[in-house]
Amino acid sequence: MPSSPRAARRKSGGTTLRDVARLAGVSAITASRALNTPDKVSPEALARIRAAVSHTGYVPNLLAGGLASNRSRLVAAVVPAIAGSVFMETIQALTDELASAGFQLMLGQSGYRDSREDALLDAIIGRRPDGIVLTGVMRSTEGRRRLLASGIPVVETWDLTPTPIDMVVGFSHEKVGAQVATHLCAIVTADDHRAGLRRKGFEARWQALMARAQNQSKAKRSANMPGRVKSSAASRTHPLPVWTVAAPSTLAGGRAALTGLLAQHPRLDAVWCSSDVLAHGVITEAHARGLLVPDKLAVHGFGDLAFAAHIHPALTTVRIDGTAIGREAARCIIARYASAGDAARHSAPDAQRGSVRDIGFTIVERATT
Amino acid sequence: MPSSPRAARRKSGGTTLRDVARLAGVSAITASRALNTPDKVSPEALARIRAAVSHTGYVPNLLAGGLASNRSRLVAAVVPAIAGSVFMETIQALTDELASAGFQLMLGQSGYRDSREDALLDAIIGRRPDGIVLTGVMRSTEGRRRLLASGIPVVETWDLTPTPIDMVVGFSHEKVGAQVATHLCAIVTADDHRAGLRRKGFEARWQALMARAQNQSKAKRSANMPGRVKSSAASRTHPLPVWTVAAPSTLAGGRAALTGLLAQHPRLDAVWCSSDVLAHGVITEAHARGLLVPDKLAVHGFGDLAFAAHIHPALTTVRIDGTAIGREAARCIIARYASAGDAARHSAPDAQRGSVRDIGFTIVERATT
DNA sequence: GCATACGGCGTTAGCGGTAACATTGCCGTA
DNA sequence: TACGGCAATGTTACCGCTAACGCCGTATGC
Repeated sequence: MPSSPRAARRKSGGTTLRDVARLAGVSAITASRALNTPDKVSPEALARIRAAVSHTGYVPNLLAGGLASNRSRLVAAVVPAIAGSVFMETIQALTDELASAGFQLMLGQSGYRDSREDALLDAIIGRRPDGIVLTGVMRSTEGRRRLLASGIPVVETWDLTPTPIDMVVGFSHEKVGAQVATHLCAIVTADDHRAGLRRKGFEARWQALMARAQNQSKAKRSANMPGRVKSSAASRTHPLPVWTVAAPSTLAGGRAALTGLLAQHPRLDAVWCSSDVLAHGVITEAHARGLLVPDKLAVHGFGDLAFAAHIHPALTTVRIDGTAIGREAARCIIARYASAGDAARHSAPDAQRGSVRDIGFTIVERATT
Repeated sequence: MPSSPRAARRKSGGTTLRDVARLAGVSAITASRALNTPDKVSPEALARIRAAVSHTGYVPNLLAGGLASNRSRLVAAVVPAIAGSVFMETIQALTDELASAGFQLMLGQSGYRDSREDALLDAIIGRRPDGIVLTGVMRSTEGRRRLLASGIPVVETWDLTPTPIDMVVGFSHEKVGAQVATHLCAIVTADDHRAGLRRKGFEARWQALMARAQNQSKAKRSANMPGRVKSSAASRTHPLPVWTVAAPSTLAGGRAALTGLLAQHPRLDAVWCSSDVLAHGVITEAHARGLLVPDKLAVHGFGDLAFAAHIHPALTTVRIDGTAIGREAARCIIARYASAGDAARHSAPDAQRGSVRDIGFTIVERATT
């Protein structure tokens, strides 16, 4: 019979559910139900519990709740970088949509190099989020394996991979490239994976167009090349001029790119940039050189960022509905929990697991082409 | 004597610390120490435990850990909006700095209206974060009271309030306004609190300058007004022309603002904008009207956003080191936990509680003034 | 030689909730 | 009247981890 039966563990000090329950004259579980499933509690008890809550300023400990219920009400999002990223709108929409369903967003930065990816995954999976949204990242097979093993719903966004970890919301970068290829004949691109896919689509289509052009009579050539393809490009069989800049894309990077491209290809007359920011840089540099846009140089961007419509001349670009991506990604996760309660999420129905949503893209023709 | 002694609670299924400990032939607590304080465990045990961890792919459940240790290793940041916000750099730096100290960032959006603030606070405080960083928000006294009551370290940023909740990292908006006021004579401002403070500082200084100018002889007037103050403004006693736009600031808002201001003040020749985005809009609109910048219209921005140096003509603006703010805010929180371990944080030493860091600002003179 | 200190590890008892089952009282119905 | 069903609430046993303390064996001091 120990006289000092071991010092009680220091409590965190705050009000707990038991305090509230005692005050309301009910058991802890009834108070719990009053907060989570109010319609399972009698109106009188509910009123007393609510009064006790507001009297004490009680805020439920979601760590404890998450541990007990195996639902953290937390969703993790991974972006390569936060500042100046195209994913902002997506994150914004994600946050909004998730908040209204009671989820909180946890943000992780993978960086443009894969170095910290492993530690980030530990930090994320360790918090047992109810969902993970990936934006333009997680190329490593090890990372994909760990995500899959964790059993957490995963949404990959901003791409349509043929082999998704779980769910995908995005668009085809190759199709974007292919469609833009009918207009232009040089590329400034960041060295990231998705920009590479767009370039691939562009090159494939471009080579096909070149071949077709050469098989036709010279008289018909101009009629066959829709839009703005300059004869100087169409008549050559040179490889596509490409200038690669290191991520992240900056305005200065775009200026340097045009300088570099012009040094190699003085007769350059049209450029597609992997980001509006780069395009802005290219236009700025063209201005500085007295090169008229679009008369002497056509410029095409990607992203339709806020400034694209308002710079002078207004930028022709590819519009991706980042808000729709974020919204849809959130709904994918929310749907997992809505359908058939808890059981559904580790063995999701076919309609959800492996689901792919193509949100498409739009080419916005403005004044730079 | 119940024959079926109550169904075992469904486990989450994953590997637990106990599994790892059993595999390594030690107790759970030793495995816990091996992961958290490796130098308190013998090298042999450590090796066996590490082997067991990598063999099982064990990822510690930080929800459980946080509950037991009262340390969530989570820091919450609140921003008014994510997309297109000046706080991006701050969030980026915050994430980076926190990640290297083992904290994860949780992002909350307060919105420009205070409606959801209460629910957001519940969501944040309920997760018992180890720190909360506020960027340009939380004006309600009720919210401030709740934060204070929670006992969580709070850092307010992007301002220097005279009555901080806890710690502050920022700069004086009034000083910014006062300094810019020596140059200019009209304002385009968003309707947010901090922009209002800058305007207040601007108006105070501007009125003082006006009064001084009128007390002096007309001959000396131009010599007394430093920089670019147009005589047309200096000779009047009209109230300061102000145009207010609703948050968030957009390029289109800036264009509309100039249109509106010119309608009221056709001889307007200098404008200060509460954001570079608005300034960009004003310049764009001026271009469209054939109004030369800076000859016919001087424009001054705020924020030194990425594009400011690269638009044409390059924008004169106020540079705030958002990265420094994020970094310092993170360090404030990290320091709370570094000093004297746990005990320190609810009764922080004077040097920390109530600490105010002024990171200042710089006026970057470019081509628009 | 014995008290003391300390490194390494284990036992116990929670942290603050919720899942699963148990209990109670009331109603409608055969 | 007996019984099934249902609504409201309670009891118990955890979720997975760590704080606090205890025990043991060896090194150290006097």
